[in-house]
Amino acid sequence: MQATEPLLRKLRLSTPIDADDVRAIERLPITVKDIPAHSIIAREGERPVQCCLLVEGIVCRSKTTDAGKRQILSIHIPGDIPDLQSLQLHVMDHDLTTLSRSTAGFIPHDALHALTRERPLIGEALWRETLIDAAMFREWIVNVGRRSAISRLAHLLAEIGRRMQVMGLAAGDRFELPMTQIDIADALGLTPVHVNRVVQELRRTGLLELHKHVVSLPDLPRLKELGEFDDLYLHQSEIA
Amino acid sequence: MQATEPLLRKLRLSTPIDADDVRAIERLPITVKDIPAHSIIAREGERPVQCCLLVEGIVCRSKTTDAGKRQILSIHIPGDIPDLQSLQLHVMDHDLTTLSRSTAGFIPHDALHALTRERPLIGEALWRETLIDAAMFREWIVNVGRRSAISRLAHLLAEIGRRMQVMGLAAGDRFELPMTQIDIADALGLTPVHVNRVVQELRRTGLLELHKHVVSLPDLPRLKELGEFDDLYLHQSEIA
DNA sequence: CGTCGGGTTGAGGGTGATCAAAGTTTGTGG
DNA sequence: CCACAAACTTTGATCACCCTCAACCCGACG
Repeated sequence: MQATEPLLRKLRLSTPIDADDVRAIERLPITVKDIPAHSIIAREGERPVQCCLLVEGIVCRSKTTDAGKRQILSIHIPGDIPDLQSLQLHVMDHDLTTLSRSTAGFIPHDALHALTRERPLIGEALWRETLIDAAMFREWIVNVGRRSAISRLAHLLAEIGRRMQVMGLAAGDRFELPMTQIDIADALGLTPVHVNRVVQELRRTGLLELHKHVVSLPDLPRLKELGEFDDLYLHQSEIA
Repeated sequence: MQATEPLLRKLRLSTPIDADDVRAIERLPITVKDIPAHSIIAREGERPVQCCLLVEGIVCRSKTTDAGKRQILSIHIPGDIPDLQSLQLHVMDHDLTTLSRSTAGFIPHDALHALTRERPLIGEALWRETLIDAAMFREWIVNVGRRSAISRLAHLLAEIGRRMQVMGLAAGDRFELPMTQIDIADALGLTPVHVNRVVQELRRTGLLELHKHVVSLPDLPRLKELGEFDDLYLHQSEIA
């Protein structure tokens, strides 16, 4: 698979990409690497000189408090460039870590700056991607700030499911989610013990099947309702 | 005061602005308005055709859950353009509301698009501002997700104080913060009752004076420590 | 002078944390 | 392919932080 394929798919959701754009993106000098699970791609305080285009696997952004508690800020799936902000913000203010074994393409900042200069519409498309990131952060704030544990989990699952589906990474109501319950706890601002209890509650009510990191959401409407999930904030149809 | 003055001050923090840039910005067609406290500037679901440059006062972005709970996502001070994302994301995914009587300049999207096209460096500077917004959202997630009530409040006060100071809106350790304890509760994901108790706790320990919406932070080092506040994420010196 | 929004105080309750331990799966090396 | 260790999941008991409900106070403002 071309490393740029998921990216192109994602950009096309929100931007009309023409043949020249595609060529310019495919001409980017990308270094593809396989990365083991639980590896740090970029660390808080670093000054990256490249961006990371996720091609396969799952990565997350996170911060760790002085007390040693981790908070996951976002989950990223293939097609995402989770450190795109480093093009304009020179110091990482959080960590970027793989959750599963992943494949990523690394693109030098130089090349991306040149791309945005030559093809301003791609520049705007990339800007838009970072703005959608910000929109997801906003919803994430609501999730940890104002929802009960069970709603938080329902919302997280609905969001990831929706994003997977749009990227063609879900088969029906089923997708792979290589996160441990510890990871989920860090995403939701809960403890792993309580996540476990909530997972069981969702299972018991027939809203979730979860086995060996494969998720299936048999009753999506009820799950979305429980998680108050409305995909408006994902801005998946920004054209026009 | 020129409506663009706080904006220019803010942009200069992160971008070298030349005389032509200043002229281009000052030539923007801006409609200045006074807005009463607790008025909605833009509502979730709307499709704005202009951006709001805050000149005086305090506004916030917020979402309201199905259960009617409000979560404040960010606090904005003069110089901010809190709906700058609407340039690229056409539908508002949250509300924008004044917390105090405010003065704002409204700038048509057309004019801003033209500006970013003619002066790409300003375009990048605006992109950068939205990325700093995103960085603040990330820290906000950590605040509501992983910190105790008292740390959350300490962090919020330290953040706003720092931003006020940089914009020349603080006199020493003192600044105006026209938020009720209800607003603060909605920012921190707490109830007003509990915010009140935590405010008193901060007062008792000599970390906070708060009277008639004037805040003073007599022991900033201890406050920052309590709130785990490190201003890295504000990216206030992005030059080079 | 009365009303209203906001601040303060108190009592009781519940969601989710903490602590601890047992069970299960995963991964690794022999 | 098995043995073992490590990581993760599950369960139970107890605890605490923060919520809920309710009442009262206070100052601003009509």
